[in-house]
Amino acid sequence: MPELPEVEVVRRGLEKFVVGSTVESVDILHPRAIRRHVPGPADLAGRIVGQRICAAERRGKYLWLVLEPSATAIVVHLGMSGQMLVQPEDAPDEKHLRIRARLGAGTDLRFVDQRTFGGWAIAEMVEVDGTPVPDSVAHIARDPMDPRFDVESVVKVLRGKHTEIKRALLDQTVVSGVGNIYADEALWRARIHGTRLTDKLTGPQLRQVLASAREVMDAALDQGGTSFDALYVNVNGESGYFDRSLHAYGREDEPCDRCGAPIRREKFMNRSSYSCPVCQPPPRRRSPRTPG
DNA sequence: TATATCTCCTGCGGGC
DNA sequence: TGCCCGCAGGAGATAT
Repeated sequence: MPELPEVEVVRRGLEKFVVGSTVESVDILHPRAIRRHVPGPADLAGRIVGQRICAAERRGKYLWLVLEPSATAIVVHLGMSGQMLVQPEDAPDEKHLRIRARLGAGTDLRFVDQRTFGGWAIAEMVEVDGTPVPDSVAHIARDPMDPRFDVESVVKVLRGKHTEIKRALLDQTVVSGVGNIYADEALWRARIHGTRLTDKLTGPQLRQVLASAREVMDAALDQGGTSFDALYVNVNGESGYFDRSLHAYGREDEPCDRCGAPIRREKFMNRSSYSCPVCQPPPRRRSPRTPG
């Protein structure tokens, strides 16, 4: 499942293999892959063809290819299963190929997405807080790997909210790049249960959570990202292997690496949440909206 | 306005 | 063997 480290691996691949290319043609093979581009496939293709890709950038789980001379960008979200593949143009179509951009010199940039949660869209570049970003990404907060990520301002936002810490970590307008896997891992490292309320946590506890998120994502990036199956691969089709280093996510009933207690799986936000019942005690008074 | 929940989608695995 | 159902989950839409 692509989260920030996986998206960064893909961005680096695009930077290496795609930047400098000019788009010769685009085929939209599944309309859902461009559902966020309201004007439709013909408009999207028309705004890409003939443009030169001059940069590959990222914020959180969004990445974008900056186009010249139009000063627009192809904004890409991988969703749950999206892949950006650089392939020879005569390579057979992937089963779930959704978009194909022909880059010339016998090369394709392909968007392959089994579950179709991801997609492409064209956006105008705007400046937000001194940083150029596509307008459709303007609402996304800086991620913990951003050099201008401001821990203290995020702590201030969190302390001003009345919601559960895991819910806040998954809110991309508060801090971006954190998905279900790394939220669980960060909370395990910080020894904090995901249903603890943000306004009940201390400043040091919140800083620890954010630092843990940064640490776990750094570690994942060093190893090429997390992958549980073939759904996540980098631009060359190689899987990451950070899943071997996970301490909480997906480890139901396995002993906690710190205390030996069996990792517990709970339903949270209509998905699974993993934690150690000893290292990460749940709050005494649970939120009335949280079942269990 | 802030927060919570629902919905989209496909493939896999388990149960019958 | 084949059918049905639950599960996985990011983010926008909708509800509270």
